[in-house]
Amino acid sequence: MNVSGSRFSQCLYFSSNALARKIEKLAVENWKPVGLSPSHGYLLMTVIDEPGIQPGLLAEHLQLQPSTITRLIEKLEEKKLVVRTTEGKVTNVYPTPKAKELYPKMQTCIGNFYREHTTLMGKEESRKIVQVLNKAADKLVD
Amino acid sequence: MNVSGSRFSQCLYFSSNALARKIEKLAVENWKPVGLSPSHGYLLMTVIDEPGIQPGLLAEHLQLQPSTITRLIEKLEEKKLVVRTTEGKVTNVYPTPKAKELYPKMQTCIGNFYREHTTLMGKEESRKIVQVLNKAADKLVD
DNA sequence: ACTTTATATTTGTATATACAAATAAAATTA
DNA sequence: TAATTTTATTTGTATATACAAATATAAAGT
Repeated sequence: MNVSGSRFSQCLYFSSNALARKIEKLAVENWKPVGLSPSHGYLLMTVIDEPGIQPGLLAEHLQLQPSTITRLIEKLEEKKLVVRTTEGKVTNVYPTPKAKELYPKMQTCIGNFYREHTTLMGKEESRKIVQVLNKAADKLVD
Repeated sequence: MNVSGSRFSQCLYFSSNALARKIEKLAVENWKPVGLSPSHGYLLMTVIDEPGIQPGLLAEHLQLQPSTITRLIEKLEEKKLVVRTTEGKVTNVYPTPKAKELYPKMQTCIGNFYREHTTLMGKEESRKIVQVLNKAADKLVD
Protein backbone atom coordinates (compact mmCIF):
# COMPACT_ATOMS: atom_id res chain seq x y z
CA MET A 1 0.00 0.00 0.00
CA ASN A 2 1.33 3.42 -0.91
CA VAL A 3 0.80 6.63 1.03
CA SER A 4 -2.19 7.80 -1.02
CA GLY A 5 -3.91 4.51 -0.35
CA SER A 6 -3.86 4.90 3.39
CA ARG A 7 -6.96 5.78 5.34
CA PHE A 8 -5.07 8.80 6.67
CA SER A 9 -3.77 10.10 3.37
CA GLN A 10 -5.81 13.29 3.78
CA CYS A 11 -4.22 14.08 7.14
CA LEU A 12 -1.37 16.54 7.09
CA TYR A 13 0.29 14.93 10.10
CA PHE A 14 0.32 11.57 8.42
CA SER A 15 1.46 12.77 5.00
CA SER A 16 4.26 14.99 6.16
CA ASN A 17 5.65 12.34 8.46
CA ALA A 18 5.38 9.57 5.90
CA LEU A 19 7.22 11.68 3.33
CA ALA A 20 9.89 12.77 5.78
CA ARG A 21 10.59 9.18 6.79
CA LYS A 22 10.95 8.07 3.20
CA ILE A 23 13.26 10.93 2.35
CA GLU A 24 15.24 10.36 5.53
CA LYS A 25 15.77 6.78 4.45
CA LEU A 26 17.03 7.84 1.05
CA ALA A 27 19.35 10.40 2.61
CA VAL A 28 20.70 7.96 5.19
CA GLU A 29 21.52 5.53 2.41
CA ASN A 30 23.39 8.18 0.46
CA TRP A 31 25.37 9.37 3.48
CA LYS A 32 26.64 5.92 4.38
CA PRO A 33 29.88 6.25 2.37
CA VAL A 34 31.12 8.85 4.88
CA GLY A 35 29.76 7.01 7.92
CA LEU A 36 27.54 9.86 9.04
CA SER A 37 23.82 10.38 9.34
CA PRO A 38 22.47 13.21 7.21
CA SER A 39 22.01 15.55 10.16
CA HIS A 40 25.55 14.97 11.35
CA GLY A 41 26.72 15.52 7.81
CA TYR A 42 24.89 18.80 7.31
CA LEU A 43 26.03 20.04 10.68
CA LEU A 44 29.63 19.15 9.89
CA MET A 45 29.53 20.90 6.53
CA THR A 46 28.19 24.00 8.22
CA VAL A 47 31.02 23.92 10.73
CA ILE A 48 33.55 23.62 7.93
CA ASP A 49 31.99 26.55 6.08
CA GLU A 50 31.83 28.67 9.22
CA PRO A 51 34.65 27.61 11.53
CA GLY A 52 34.03 28.69 15.10
CA ILE A 53 30.26 28.84 14.66
CA GLN A 54 28.26 28.68 17.89
CA PRO A 55 25.75 25.96 18.75
CA GLY A 56 22.93 28.48 18.89
CA LEU A 57 23.51 29.50 15.31
CA LEU A 58 23.78 25.90 14.22
CA ALA A 59 20.40 25.30 15.81
CA GLU A 60 18.94 28.08 13.69
CA HIS A 61 20.59 26.92 10.49
CA LEU A 62 19.45 23.35 10.96
CA GLN A 63 16.14 24.24 12.60
CA LEU A 64 16.84 21.95 15.53
CA GLN A 65 16.74 22.50 19.27
CA PRO A 66 19.99 23.59 20.95
CA SER A 67 20.03 20.42 23.01
CA THR A 68 19.89 18.37 19.84
CA ILE A 69 22.83 20.33 18.47
CA THR A 70 24.83 19.54 21.59
CA ARG A 71 24.14 15.86 21.10
CA LEU A 72 25.14 15.96 17.45
CA ILE A 73 28.36 17.80 18.28
CA GLU A 74 29.20 15.23 20.96
CA LYS A 75 29.05 12.49 18.36
CA LEU A 76 31.22 14.41 15.93
CA GLU A 77 33.71 15.12 18.71
CA GLU A 78 33.97 11.42 19.49
CA LYS A 79 34.77 10.83 15.84
CA LYS A 80 37.43 13.54 15.98
CA LEU A 81 35.66 15.58 13.35
CA VAL A 82 35.11 18.73 15.42
CA VAL A 83 36.51 20.37 18.53
CA ARG A 84 34.75 22.65 20.95
CA THR A 85 36.22 25.55 22.90
CA THR A 86 34.22 27.24 25.60
CA GLU A 87 34.88 30.72 26.94
CA GLY A 88 32.33 32.19 29.28
CA LYS A 89 28.92 31.32 28.06
CA VAL A 90 30.02 31.06 24.47
CA THR A 91 31.08 27.87 22.75
CA ASN A 92 32.82 27.72 19.40
CA VAL A 93 32.90 24.70 17.18
CA TYR A 94 35.77 24.07 14.78
CA PRO A 95 36.36 21.39 12.19
CA THR A 96 39.43 19.19 12.42
CA PRO A 97 41.71 18.53 9.44
CA LYS A 98 40.13 15.08 9.24
CA ALA A 99 36.76 16.75 8.72
CA LYS A 100 38.07 19.06 6.04
CA GLU A 101 39.47 16.11 4.15
CA LEU A 102 36.01 14.62 4.15
CA TYR A 103 34.40 17.65 2.57
CA PRO A 104 34.51 16.54 -1.08
CA LYS A 105 33.07 13.18 -0.16
CA MET A 106 30.23 14.89 1.67
CA GLN A 107 29.51 17.01 -1.38
CA THR A 108 29.29 13.80 -3.35
CA CYS A 109 26.77 12.42 -0.85
CA ILE A 110 24.58 15.46 -1.29
CA GLY A 111 24.97 15.22 -5.03
CA ASN A 112 24.01 11.58 -5.11
CA PHE A 113 21.04 12.16 -2.87
CA TYR A 114 19.88 14.95 -5.12
CA ARG A 115 20.37 12.82 -8.21
CA GLU A 116 18.42 9.94 -6.72
CA HIS A 117 15.37 11.83 -5.62
CA THR A 118 15.19 13.89 -8.79
CA THR A 119 15.42 10.68 -10.79
CA LEU A 120 12.51 9.27 -8.83
CA MET A 121 10.33 12.35 -8.73
CA GLY A 122 11.53 14.47 -11.61
CA LYS A 123 13.73 17.55 -11.39
CA GLU A 124 10.98 20.08 -11.78
CA GLU A 125 8.70 18.26 -9.38
CA SER A 126 11.47 18.06 -6.77
CA ARG A 127 12.06 21.76 -6.99
CA LYS A 128 8.38 22.48 -6.62
CA ILE A 129 8.04 20.20 -3.62
CA VAL A 130 10.85 21.90 -1.76
CA GLN A 131 9.21 25.23 -2.45
CA VAL A 132 5.84 24.07 -1.17
CA LEU A 133 7.40 22.51 1.94
CA ASN A 134 9.27 25.70 2.81
CA LYS A 135 6.25 27.89 2.23
CA ALA A 136 4.19 25.69 4.52
CA ALA A 137 6.83 25.49 7.23
CA ASP A 138 7.25 29.26 7.25
CA LYS A 139 3.59 29.67 8.07
CA LEU A 140 3.75 27.43 11.09
CA VAL A 141 4.87 28.95 14.34
CA ASP A 142 8.03 27.86 16.03
CA MET B 1 15.22 32.47 11.26
CA ASN B 2 12.52 30.67 9.33
CA VAL B 3 12.95 27.59 7.18
CA SER B 4 13.33 29.48 3.90
CA GLY B 5 16.11 31.52 5.42
CA SER B 6 18.27 28.53 6.20
CA ARG B 7 21.33 27.69 4.17
CA PHE B 8 19.77 24.31 3.51
CA SER B 9 16.35 25.50 2.44
CA GLN B 10 16.89 24.08 -1.05
CA CYS B 11 17.59 20.61 0.29
CA LEU B 12 14.69 18.19 0.24
CA TYR B 13 15.98 16.33 3.27
CA PHE B 14 16.11 19.49 5.29
CA SER B 15 12.76 20.90 4.17
CA SER B 16 10.74 17.76 4.61
CA ASN B 17 12.15 17.12 8.06
CA ALA B 18 11.72 20.68 9.20
CA LEU B 19 8.10 20.70 8.09
CA ALA B 20 7.37 17.31 9.62
CA ARG B 21 8.79 18.41 12.97
CA LYS B 22 6.70 21.56 13.01
CA ILE B 23 3.54 19.70 12.11
CA GLU B 24 4.33 16.99 14.63
CA LYS B 25 4.57 19.67 17.29
CA LEU B 26 1.20 21.10 16.36
CA ALA B 27 -0.35 17.64 16.35
CA VAL B 28 1.17 16.68 19.71
CA GLU B 29 -0.26 19.83 21.21
CA ASN B 30 -3.73 19.06 19.90
CA TRP B 31 -3.66 15.45 21.09
CA LYS B 32 -2.75 16.34 24.66
CA PRO B 33 -6.38 16.46 25.87
CA VAL B 34 -6.62 12.68 25.42
CA GLY B 35 -3.13 12.00 26.76
CA LEU B 36 -1.89 10.32 23.60
CA SER B 37 0.70 11.12 21.00
CA PRO B 38 -0.68 11.53 17.49
CA SER B 39 0.64 8.17 16.31
CA HIS B 40 -0.89 6.38 19.27
CA GLY B 41 -4.10 8.23 18.61
CA TYR B 42 -4.30 7.37 14.93
CA LEU B 43 -3.46 3.77 15.67
CA LEU B 44 -6.14 3.56 18.32
CA MET B 45 -8.79 5.06 16.06
CA THR B 46 -7.91 2.50 13.41
CA VAL B 47 -8.30 -0.30 15.93
CA ILE B 48 -11.69 1.03 16.95
CA ASP B 49 -12.79 1.26 13.33
CA GLU B 50 -11.49 -2.22 12.54
CA PRO B 51 -11.64 -4.30 15.71
CA GLY B 52 -9.37 -7.33 15.51
CA ILE B 53 -7.08 -5.75 12.94
CA GLN B 54 -3.64 -7.33 12.70
CA PRO B 55 -0.37 -5.50 13.37
CA GLY B 56 0.79 -6.03 9.82
CA LEU B 57 -2.22 -4.22 8.42
CA LEU B 58 -1.79 -1.44 10.94
CA ALA B 59 1.77 -1.05 9.73
CA GLU B 60 0.49 -0.57 6.19
CA HIS B 61 -2.24 1.85 7.19
CA LEU B 62 0.12 3.99 9.22
CA GLN B 63 3.14 3.45 6.97
CA LEU B 64 5.29 2.38 9.89
CA GLN B 65 7.48 -0.65 10.46
CA PRO B 66 5.87 -3.68 12.14
CA SER B 67 8.26 -3.37 15.06
CA THR B 68 7.12 0.19 15.60
CA ILE B 69 3.51 -0.99 15.60
CA THR B 70 4.34 -3.55 18.28
CA ARG B 71 5.81 -0.81 20.42
CA LEU B 72 2.83 1.47 19.96
CA ILE B 73 0.44 -1.35 20.85
CA GLU B 74 2.43 -2.14 24.00
CA LYS B 75 1.91 1.41 25.18
CA LEU B 76 -1.81 1.31 24.46
CA GLU B 77 -2.07 -2.03 26.25
CA GLU B 78 -0.44 -0.55 29.34
CA LYS B 79 -3.06 2.18 29.26
CA LYS B 80 -5.79 -0.46 28.98
CA LEU B 81 -6.93 0.94 25.65
CA VAL B 82 -6.39 -2.19 23.56
CA VAL B 83 -6.01 -5.93 24.10
CA ARG B 84 -4.10 -8.41 22.00
CA THR B 85 -4.94 -12.03 21.32
CA THR B 86 -2.47 -14.29 19.58
CA GLU B 87 -3.33 -17.51 17.82
CA GLY B 88 -0.64 -19.17 15.79
CA LYS B 89 1.32 -16.54 13.97
CA VAL B 90 -1.60 -14.16 13.85
CA THR B 91 -2.29 -11.44 16.38
CA ASN B 92 -5.53 -9.52 16.65
CA VAL B 93 -5.88 -6.17 18.30
CA TYR B 94 -9.15 -5.06 19.89
CA PRO B 95 -10.22 -1.80 21.51
CA THR B 96 -11.41 -1.80 25.10
CA PRO B 97 -14.63 -0.05 26.17
CA LYS B 98 -12.42 2.66 27.65
CA ALA B 99 -10.98 3.28 24.19
CA LYS B 100 -14.39 3.43 22.58
CA GLU B 101 -15.49 6.03 25.09
CA LEU B 102 -12.53 8.13 24.04
CA TYR B 103 -13.48 8.11 20.37
CA PRO B 104 -15.43 11.39 20.24
CA LYS B 105 -12.65 13.18 22.07
CA MET B 106 -10.15 11.86 19.55
CA GLN B 107 -12.30 13.12 16.72
CA THR B 108 -12.23 16.50 18.39
CA CYS B 109 -8.41 16.37 18.52
CA ILE B 110 -8.25 15.71 14.81
CA GLY B 111 -10.76 18.46 14.19
CA ASN B 112 -8.84 20.96 16.25
CA PHE B 113 -5.58 20.04 14.60
CA TYR B 114 -7.17 20.50 11.20
CA ARG B 115 -8.66 23.82 12.21
CA GLU B 116 -5.35 25.08 13.53
CA HIS B 117 -3.22 24.29 10.55
CA THR B 118 -5.79 25.47 8.05
CA THR B 119 -6.06 28.71 9.99
CA LEU B 120 -2.30 29.13 9.78
CA MET B 121 -1.81 28.07 6.20
CA GLY B 122 -5.17 28.50 4.56
CA LYS B 123 -7.69 25.78 3.75
CA GLU B 124 -6.91 25.58 0.06
CA GLU B 125 -3.16 25.69 0.66
CA SER B 126 -3.42 22.92 3.25
CA ARG B 127 -5.28 20.71 0.84
CA LYS B 128 -2.75 21.34 -1.86
CA ILE B 129 0.17 20.59 0.43
CA VAL B 130 -1.25 17.23 1.43
CA GLN B 131 -1.71 16.40 -2.21
CA VAL B 132 1.86 17.34 -3.09
CA LEU B 133 3.23 15.39 -0.13
CA ASN B 134 1.33 12.25 -1.07
CA LYS B 135 2.30 12.48 -4.69
CA ALA B 136 5.96 12.81 -3.73
CA ALA B 137 5.85 9.99 -1.20
CA ASP B 138 4.23 7.65 -3.70
CA LYS B 139 7.14 8.11 -6.05
CA LEU B 140 9.72 7.15 -3.46
CA VAL B 141 10.40 3.48 -2.98
CA ASP B 142 9.65 1.72 0.25
C1' DA C 1 28.13 47.97 43.22
C1' DC C 2 24.32 44.87 43.70
C1' DT C 3 20.44 42.68 42.13
C1' DT C 4 17.73 41.08 38.57
C1' DT C 5 16.99 39.48 34.08
C1' DA C 6 18.38 37.59 29.80
C1' DT C 7 21.32 34.50 27.06
C1' DA C 8 24.08 30.27 25.74
C1' DT C 9 24.85 25.84 26.53
C1' DT C 10 24.60 21.38 28.60
C1' DT C 11 22.39 17.44 31.24
C1' DG C 12 18.94 14.31 32.65
C1' DT C 13 15.29 12.00 30.97
C1' DA C 14 11.80 10.52 27.72
C1' DT C 15 10.08 9.75 23.12
C1' DA C 16 9.08 7.59 18.59
C1' DT C 17 11.12 5.15 15.27
C1' DA C 18 13.93 1.74 12.90
C1' DC C 19 16.97 -2.36 11.71
C1' DA C 20 18.43 -6.83 12.31
C1' DA C 21 17.86 -10.98 14.54
C1' DA C 22 14.88 -14.22 16.84
C1' DT C 23 10.71 -16.85 17.14
C1' DA C 24 7.10 -19.34 15.65
C1' DA C 25 3.65 -20.80 12.68
C1' DA C 26 1.80 -21.63 8.08
C1' DA C 27 2.30 -22.72 3.27
C1' DT C 28 4.71 -24.84 -0.32
C1' DT C 29 7.50 -28.13 -2.44
C1' DA C 30 9.88 -32.43 -3.03
C1' DT D 1 4.97 -36.56 5.16
C1' DA D 2 9.37 -34.35 5.67
C1' DA D 3 12.03 -30.45 4.42
C1' DT D 4 12.12 -25.90 2.93
C1' DT D 5 10.48 -21.39 2.31
C1' DT D 6 7.51 -17.71 3.35
C1' DT D 7 4.85 -14.92 6.53
C1' DA D 8 3.59 -12.51 11.04
C1' DT D 9 5.14 -10.80 15.00
C1' DT D 10 8.19 -9.67 18.69
C1' DT D 11 12.75 -8.54 20.96
C1' DG D 12 17.20 -6.52 21.50
C1' DT D 13 19.51 -2.65 20.48
C1' DA D 14 20.46 1.84 18.50
C1' DT D 15 19.08 6.27 16.72
C1' DA D 16 17.72 11.20 16.46
C1' DT D 17 15.12 14.32 18.59
C1' DA D 18 12.92 17.02 22.19
C1' DC D 19 11.51 19.18 26.76
C1' DA D 20 12.46 20.79 31.13
C1' DA D 21 15.72 21.77 34.42
C1' DA D 22 20.40 23.00 35.60
C1' DT D 23 24.48 25.76 35.01
C1' DA D 24 27.02 29.51 34.19
C1' DT D 25 27.92 33.84 32.26
C1' DA D 26 26.82 38.41 30.54
C1' DA D 27 23.88 42.42 30.34
C1' DA D 28 20.71 45.69 32.19
C1' DG D 29 18.39 48.16 35.74
C1' DT D 30 18.35 50.41 40.21
